[in-house]
Amino acid sequence: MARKQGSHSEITGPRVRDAALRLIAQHGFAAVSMRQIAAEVGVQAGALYNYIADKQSLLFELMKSHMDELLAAYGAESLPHDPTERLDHFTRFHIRFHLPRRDQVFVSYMELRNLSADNFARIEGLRRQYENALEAILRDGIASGAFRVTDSRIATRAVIAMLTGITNWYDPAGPITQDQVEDIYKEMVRNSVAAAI
Amino acid sequence: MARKQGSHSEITGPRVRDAALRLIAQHGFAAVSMRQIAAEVGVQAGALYNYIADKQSLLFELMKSHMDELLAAYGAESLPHDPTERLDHFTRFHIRFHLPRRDQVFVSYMELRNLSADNFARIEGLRRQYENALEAILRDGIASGAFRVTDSRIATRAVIAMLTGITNWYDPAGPITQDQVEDIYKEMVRNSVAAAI
DNA sequence: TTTCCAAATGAACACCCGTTCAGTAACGCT
DNA sequence: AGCGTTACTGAACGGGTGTTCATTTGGAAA
Repeated sequence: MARKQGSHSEITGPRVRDAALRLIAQHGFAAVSMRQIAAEVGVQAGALYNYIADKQSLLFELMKSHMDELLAAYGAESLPHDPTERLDHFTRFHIRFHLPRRDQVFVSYMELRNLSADNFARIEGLRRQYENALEAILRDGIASGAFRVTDSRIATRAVIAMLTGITNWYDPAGPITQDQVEDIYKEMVRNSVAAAI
Repeated sequence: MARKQGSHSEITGPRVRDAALRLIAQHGFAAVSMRQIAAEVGVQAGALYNYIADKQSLLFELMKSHMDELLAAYGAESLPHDPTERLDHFTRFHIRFHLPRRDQVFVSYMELRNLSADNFARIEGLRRQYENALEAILRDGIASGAFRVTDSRIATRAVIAMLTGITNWYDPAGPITQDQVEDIYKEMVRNSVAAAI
């Protein structure tokens, strides 16, 4: 037996990445074997190597493409000029982008230590780029007097930790809509950095 | 060869847990082998089973004892009555407890998915207990008019995510002292839930 | 000094790991 | 219809996995 009916590279490739993402998010990178991924795709383990160089590259590409999509998506947004509005917009954007991507978020935040040193540095660079976008908002708001924070870098991390934490508990089937989550966090984020009135 | 000079159960036991904690925090539970842990302790893999039932129990006990210590430590604190002061106190306590325990925090937040269903439920119960302590503060503050949040449970999670995120970037050898971190976060946490003035 | 036992060893168990590769079947193209 | 390419199989590679257990040792108690 060799190639099955109607199977093509353009179909199997993405299926490999999808299965890997779901399994890694669920069990962790080290706990998932190539044979498990292959079984999920309906293929033998050896066939995976038509689509990936090795297991490490697979993980890196999953994380890289997540960060690329994130940066591209934010880059495509048209940003309000006013710092407070821009912060509100960032909060909404972050939630809207991340909530439907639970598996990507899980993998991207939990599997950093399984990246090789080189790959880690590249992912970290992309993450830094995204953080810089938020930090620029905070700096503008500080300059305009709208915000008051002691350290813009720390505030950036605090806000992102707060927002990204949502993926750990939010249940799309639960009683709270995504819009409500956005409104609630918009308020809390804004208050956390706003200058006292 | 069997027992080495001067080695005793009361010494080896904790050394096993210490080595396991450090290695698991660094590489992840699934990526660390019993032989690696044993090598770190200076012992053969079989000897570990004098101190642990199996690998799963080892992980569970590491996480359980972290949560037990956390709850005991918070229980031993004397809490201010005023909600705002109690929230400030919580922020300081959380940072002081968690910052010197990087490995425990890493393991406790990243390896939940490697727990068996039973063990997961028990750890989750303990975590919930801790979250309830914060939620009680927020509820009191809402009742007194000091805080204004839409959903006390969500605010609880937001605050804890914000605070626990510190362990991901804080460098004890860096320029920022732990006291400064406490002050900065005390302010941000308070603002994030405070009623507008 | 002898006895006894806790605390280790080291080999073995059955199995799983990532990765490679010769062989083969199904497809698109001529 | 025949050919070449693509996509896959299945076996094999060397090595690692968690766990068990008979055996051996060091040290304390008698």
